[in-house]
Amino acid sequence: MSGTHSDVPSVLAHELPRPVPLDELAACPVGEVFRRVGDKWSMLLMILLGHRPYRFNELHRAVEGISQRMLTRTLRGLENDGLVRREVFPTVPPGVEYSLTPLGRSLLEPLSALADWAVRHGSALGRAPEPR
Amino acid sequence: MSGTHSDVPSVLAHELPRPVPLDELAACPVGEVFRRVGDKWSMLLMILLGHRPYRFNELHRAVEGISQRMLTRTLRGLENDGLVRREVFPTVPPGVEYSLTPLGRSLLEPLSALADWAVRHGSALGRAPEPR
DNA sequence: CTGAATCCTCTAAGATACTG
DNA sequence: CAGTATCTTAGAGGATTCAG
Repeated sequence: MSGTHSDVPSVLAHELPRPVPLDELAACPVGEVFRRVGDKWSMLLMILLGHRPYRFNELHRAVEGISQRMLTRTLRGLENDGLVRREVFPTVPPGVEYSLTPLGRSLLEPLSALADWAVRHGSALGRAPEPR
Repeated sequence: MSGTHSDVPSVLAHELPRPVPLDELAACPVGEVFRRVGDKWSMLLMILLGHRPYRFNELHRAVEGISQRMLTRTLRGLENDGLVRREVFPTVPPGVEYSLTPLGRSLLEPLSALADWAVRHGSALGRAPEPR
């Protein structure tokens, strides 16, 4: 990474005058983020957890539509990414509380910019892509 | 950014105190945007097209790793979403030029916020999720 | 209550090969 | 050059069942 810090924000401002050897683009950090939280449920859970900590079944009921399997897998993924923290309370019955890490909370901010855009221009995206 | 302090700005700041009937969450605009451009190639192409118009094979070479099929499908999707414009020049041989619509360009901005975050905190996401 | 383990389905995506 | 048409595979995601 060359430290060419133009005042225009971030990677998108780089000049890409020629065919890019993928070294630049595949390493595109936006892509990485999308790969992590771009799945069906991740950011949904993150938005929920952005408000307050939730317990497992609490999340299960809140999202209602997610399977237990995917809830577990998604939470594990977010935990491995350092976005979500998992805290176990050895009570009876056992309780597990999920919350956002500072990193996760920080991700919520740029995500809100995206949400903001979606609210304003989202209607233009309304039509689904034609099947087949 | 209407960044007040402890609260998350914009849409994400909605109160979600109770089990959400999915009417709220499924309609989550962030989710919709992710569904559209959250796939493997969309934002990659959008970033490229953010710099200049490209022709089909030009894109094919630039991304190098994408199949013709996916390039076509992704471009069609972006076109249907109103993010990319397709212009045909009836020359010999035929030339087709792809470029970003104003809507597409506007999406690039919040995307840059995300890229910005990724550049700063992306390293924390470095470790891949465990392979099963 | 919080998961893990199985099984199954459906779609995204790659590889070719063929056309206007 | 700019696609379309098939075929095939890998993985995401759901339903269900079992366990600590």
